[in-house]
Amino acid sequence: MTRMHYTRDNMAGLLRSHDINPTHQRIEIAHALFSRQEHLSADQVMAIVNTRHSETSKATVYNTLKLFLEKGLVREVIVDPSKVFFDPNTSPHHHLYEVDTGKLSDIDAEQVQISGLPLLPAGMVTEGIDLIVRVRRKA
Amino acid sequence: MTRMHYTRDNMAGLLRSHDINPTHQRIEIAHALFSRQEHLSADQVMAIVNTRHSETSKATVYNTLKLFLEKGLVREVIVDPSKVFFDPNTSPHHHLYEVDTGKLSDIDAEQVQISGLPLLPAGMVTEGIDLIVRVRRKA
DNA sequence: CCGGATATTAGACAAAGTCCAGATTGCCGT
DNA sequence: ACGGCAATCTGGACTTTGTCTAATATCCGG
Repeated sequence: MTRMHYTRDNMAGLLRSHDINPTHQRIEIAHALFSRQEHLSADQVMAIVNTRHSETSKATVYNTLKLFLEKGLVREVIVDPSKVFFDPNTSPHHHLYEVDTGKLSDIDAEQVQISGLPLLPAGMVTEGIDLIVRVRRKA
Repeated sequence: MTRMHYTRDNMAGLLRSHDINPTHQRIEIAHALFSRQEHLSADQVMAIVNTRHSETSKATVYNTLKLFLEKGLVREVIVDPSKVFFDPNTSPHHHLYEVDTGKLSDIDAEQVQISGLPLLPAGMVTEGIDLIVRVRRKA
């Protein structure tokens, strides 16, 4: 698979393919996430999208990120109690979290095996399995 | 192992054994957590401790929970972006989280095997591995 | 009983996120 | 082009979780 280049033009198609009406603001927000391929908080997205001059309101950023989440375009990563991160990588993977710095990186799920999980309570389905390795700089 | 009965009197010893000066408020907060053996948020602890009449301030509840955390008396569980849960069970275990209801339960770590985790970056130590199974009622 | 260290408190504050009512935009049929 | 409708965006007020601070209370050794 060739390295995808995430231009603003590509974003419109990506959004459409996820059943999202590609508006100007949505394209900018998607571009912020996908061109960086990083975990960003809502605040960070806000900052990126409004670097030049204020273009997108806080409400829109939050609404849009929630919409992306529902449509399966991004994933939510909950590692820091103070803010949620949004992850443009939706393929199965885990996370490594450096608690001092707040740095968050991916662990490919292919090489990790998890076994022995108990059966789910009746009528329940798994929505996702999050594995977070919390690390710290050695004393 | 016989079932431990968590009375307020026992709490003083438990606190002391974790190098925590057992004050009235700390005993009440520890009792709230350990007598229930449940995952509680700071808010819930506040509510429990102040049922009869206001006895413990918000600041003290937060300070005390943080102290318990540092001293290894409780664990922090981050599953819900809106609030942190405190877990009186510090033995290694994982969590099952029902996203609709917010119900959180334990998965014994003994029966679960995780293998294939990558090596840590140099100079890093693992602080903990959190495995969260997110489940939802079937549609 | 005094003095210092340790704890607790009320309330102001901060940050993340939600909500709402009004303004904008884009699009459809005519 | 035009009126109208639905979808979207907006600023700003609001809520909630959690932090901070300066003043007060408690505890303990001498």
